[in-house]
Amino acid sequence: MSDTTGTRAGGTHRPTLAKVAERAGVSVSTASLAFSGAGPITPETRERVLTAAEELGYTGPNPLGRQLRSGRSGVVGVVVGDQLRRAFRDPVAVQVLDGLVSTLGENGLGVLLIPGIPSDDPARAVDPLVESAAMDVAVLVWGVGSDDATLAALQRRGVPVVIGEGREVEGAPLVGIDDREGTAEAVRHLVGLGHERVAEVSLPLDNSDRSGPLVAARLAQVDRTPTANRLAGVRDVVEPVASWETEASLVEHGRSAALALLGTPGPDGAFRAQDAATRPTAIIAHSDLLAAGALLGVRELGLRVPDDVSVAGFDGLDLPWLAPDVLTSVLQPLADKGAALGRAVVGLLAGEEPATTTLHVELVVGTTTGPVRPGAPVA
Amino acid sequence: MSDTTGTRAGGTHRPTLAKVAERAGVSVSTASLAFSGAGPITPETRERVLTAAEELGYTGPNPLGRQLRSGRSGVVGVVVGDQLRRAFRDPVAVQVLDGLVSTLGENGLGVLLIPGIPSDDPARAVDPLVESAAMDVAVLVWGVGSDDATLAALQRRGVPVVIGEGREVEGAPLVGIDDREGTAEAVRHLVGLGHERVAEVSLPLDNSDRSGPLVAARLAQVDRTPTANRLAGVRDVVEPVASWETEASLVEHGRSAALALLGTPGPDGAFRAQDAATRPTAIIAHSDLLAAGALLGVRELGLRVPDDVSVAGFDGLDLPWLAPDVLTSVLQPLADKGAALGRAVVGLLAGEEPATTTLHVELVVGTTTGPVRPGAPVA
DNA sequence: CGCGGGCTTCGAATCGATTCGAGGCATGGT
DNA sequence: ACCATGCCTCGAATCGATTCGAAGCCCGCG
Repeated sequence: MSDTTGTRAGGTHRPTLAKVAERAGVSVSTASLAFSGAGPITPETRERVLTAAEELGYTGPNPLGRQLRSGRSGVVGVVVGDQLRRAFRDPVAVQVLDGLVSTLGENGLGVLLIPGIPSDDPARAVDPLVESAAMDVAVLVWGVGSDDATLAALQRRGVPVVIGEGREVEGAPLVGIDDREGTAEAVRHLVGLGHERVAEVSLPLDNSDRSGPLVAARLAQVDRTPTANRLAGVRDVVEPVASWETEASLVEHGRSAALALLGTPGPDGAFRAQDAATRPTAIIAHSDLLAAGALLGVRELGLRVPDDVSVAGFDGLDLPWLAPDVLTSVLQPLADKGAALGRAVVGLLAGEEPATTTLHVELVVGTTTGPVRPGAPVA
Repeated sequence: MSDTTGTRAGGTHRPTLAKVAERAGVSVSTASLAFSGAGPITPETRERVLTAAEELGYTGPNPLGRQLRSGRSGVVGVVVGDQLRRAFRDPVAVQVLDGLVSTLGENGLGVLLIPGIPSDDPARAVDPLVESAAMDVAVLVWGVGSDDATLAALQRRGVPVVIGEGREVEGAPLVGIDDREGTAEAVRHLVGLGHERVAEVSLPLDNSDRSGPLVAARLAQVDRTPTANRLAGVRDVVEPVASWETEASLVEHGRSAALALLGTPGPDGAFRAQDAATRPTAIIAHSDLLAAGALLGVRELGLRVPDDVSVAGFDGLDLPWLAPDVLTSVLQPLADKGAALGRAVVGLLAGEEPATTTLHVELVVGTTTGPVRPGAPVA
């Protein structure tokens, strides 16, 4: 227990600035100046300090001391969904995070990963890191619901918060995209091609892990802003003939959705395509991963894209394994979104007033949408 | 600039433990005890402190002070490849990270994401975080090459290091898997099925982003341990008739590899299958993502799996979008690997001697490998 | 020769909490 | 009635660095 004085596992005593100063024959303050570069100092003095440091094996000021003094840790907590495994299976999240990390990095800030739900004790409402980790700001990006325990805990602690893709929070900058208008544009594209029976594959409405047909009553329970906006965007243009709620934005759920929306289960469990006269001719999915899954499902039903069914997504991901198809999708600037979040963090730390940023999206037409072909033969 | 005294952007002065103690009429040490729970304290005293804290809006001890005192930040730096976008496109990395975060979380440690290459200035050799962020240990997981600037910088700083899937480093615990034996087992499975012309799709040999036919001379230049072991594992059983080096473990590169290994480019740029008499009948890919891509490529050439070509991978990923195929693969315990890394970190902090952990893998046969069918007709 | 001005360097306070040994007070035993 | 024993609480040192105002020194100018 005599370990408190600086003995480390390796047995190395870590020298301090004071020791360096002593050896160099200068005061601690001067030694500090030699390292920080702030303030006037003679080249010789600096050299002397640096030499002493080298001799002692001192490799620079201990960040902990600096942090205490400055009152800042240089760390930004980023709250990711329940499990990383899940959150990061979605390239959308990864790309946003990438933009965020890189923008914060340019400002000398690091990203601390924080599970939205504690990894150790499922009974606790929030991860211990949320309660006690040092961070200058926290970023909540995915699925900030109406009553978010993590958000509440952070606010109680007084940690400034930045919200991405969620509801407005008092005093917190918000970064979002044109979900509604983008979705509407995609649907208008479908309608413009002559599609009248449009089916929808929806993002999760909340954290309930529910999936299945999405009925009107359920629509009132949406608790995620992007989902709400995309649902609204669809309905701005057309009332979908059918809608399917998924439990996560993943390929397999898009596939199941498509099978359910366009097929009927046979006695052997396999799905067969519904009657061409009544089945939907187009699918609008709230995300590209869902759309990709839907496309696989459509192919599995023996239907052709886009001759029998058109499929459109949202995100603008690069999905080379869908080749030779290229998804029609609403391109959102993912890295920019991360960068905008990063700028919001930096602004907050600089004392700027929190502002709302809305990024724009753009419809990119691929090969998966086309005009209705009523009589097209099925291969 | 009078901001140093505690004024925040919001204008909130943050109370300190001293203020709380003063208001509660106790000493600072007693107040500390009330929060930390260590040491004996009368319930009434604690209550009084807690009340005072509440009145002042004090939400618990400042982590920065605690960290300085304890000499520990509770932060573990995890060095991920150049860009997150790239590193995390591979589910393998994500799952390992998930296991790591969760094990560290159970021990009160947080994960700081560190780009392996600086995000701001390509000229610098390492990210500023590597040089100056507070961390108790650093974990290097992917692609620790022979001369790694990041590793060197961390060692210079005296930050203890844990290595995952890389070369042995003096004083650093190492966590790896049975790459060689696992790969060999997969190849034995293929050979056991009667395959004689086995082609290989290799992981990157180094950070060079090279791709193309892998010739003997190049083999000598391998600078990544897992790749080296998997290459060796293949050759323990059979000399591949052809080998293809990829630039990253991604689906699209697996596809290109398969097209190159099994096809020939036609005049229009499209690939056609090579002559059945001489083309490889099996593909061993160093990763499941590569294998999945290869499978797509094989399908694209109009060949059937496994009748015309068998495909085996490595990792044991769940790839539902390959349906109805299920990849034959070598299952490695990804979350366990993360957990093992986490335990290595905790052990290091506890002063234990660094040890090497090797996790075991298991061949899981799916639907993508089968016996050679010389005369099988091509659909 | 004396004094003012400009640089560098120094001292000491400060950031916020933890921790250890000492001291105080009350209780119980003899 | 006195002393020993415990249980709480308190003071003060400590972690490692930054920073600001003051002090020292040297030089040049009057």
